Amino acid sequence: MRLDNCIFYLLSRSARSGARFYKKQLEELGLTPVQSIVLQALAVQDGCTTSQLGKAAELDNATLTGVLDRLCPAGYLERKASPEDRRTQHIFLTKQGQEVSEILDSLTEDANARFLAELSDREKDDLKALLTRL
Amino acid sequence: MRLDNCIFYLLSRSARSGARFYKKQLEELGLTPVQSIVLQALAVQDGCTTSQLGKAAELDNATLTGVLDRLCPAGYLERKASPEDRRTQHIFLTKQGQEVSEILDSLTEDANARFLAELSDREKDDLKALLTRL
DNA sequence: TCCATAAATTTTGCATACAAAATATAACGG
DNA sequence: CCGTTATATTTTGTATGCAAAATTTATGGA
Repeated sequence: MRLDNCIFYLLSRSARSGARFYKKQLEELGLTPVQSIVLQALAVQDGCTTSQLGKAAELDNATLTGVLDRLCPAGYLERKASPEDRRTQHIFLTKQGQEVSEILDSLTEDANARFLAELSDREKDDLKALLTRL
Repeated sequence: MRLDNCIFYLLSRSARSGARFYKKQLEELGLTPVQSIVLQALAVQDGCTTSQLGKAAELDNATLTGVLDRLCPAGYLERKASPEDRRTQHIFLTKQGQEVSEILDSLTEDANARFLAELSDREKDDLKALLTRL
């Protein structure tokens, strides 16, 4: 089986290509692609628990812990213990986090358009629909 | 912009999903997805240089160094200095490496079929063609 | 030959990924 | 109330991924 017919290889390659591209757009903000995703996921459910955020961003909890460990001291968000369940952390965007998440929103929309510039609207939709089914 | 409309998020998510799936299939062999890709890439150009292998597998040289560092002592391949250029390493599959690369070939074909089972042949082709263009 | 520049590879440092173990706390049955 | 089991999160260990620096060797020109 040739590599360029292997879905695992193709997905890995495209994802890395996309991450490199997106990372460059994020450079001026000093954020990584994953950090950007987490901040945007948090913007739509501010104050959710770590686990809920992990589900929303489809990130492993162990991985998320590390991402939050870096975003917290950077001033983008805060962890607060839950009043009902002391095992649980609630994550809140700071003012700075809210501001940057709005910037990220338009920056990401822009980066998407440029990364997919060579595809027709139909092809973009097809690709996204197919990826969603995997 | 919603996450499920962001190509960087979709690609990352699908690639990780695929890697998890593929990794499980590789578990009995004690190999990782990237190691499997490298062994299969090497099988079609045994004896190539590190850089050539990196291009074939679309892997950064720095990353490849680490992958080879683990595959060498595991007995799957050997590094040999080039007689013409002492900067260059040529990579060769060992007998064990050749055997496992053949197993990987059918295992990977199988894993591909199962991972994409819910897609029609047409959809599989479309997806691969689109990913190749990114 | 000597130097400057280029090329191949490795090293270093940091950020995901994720399985497995550890920790802390809840919740439940007896 | 106690012990068992379940849940939320963090920690640990290993493997990518990649930018930037370091190392080694080639190569071209003065």
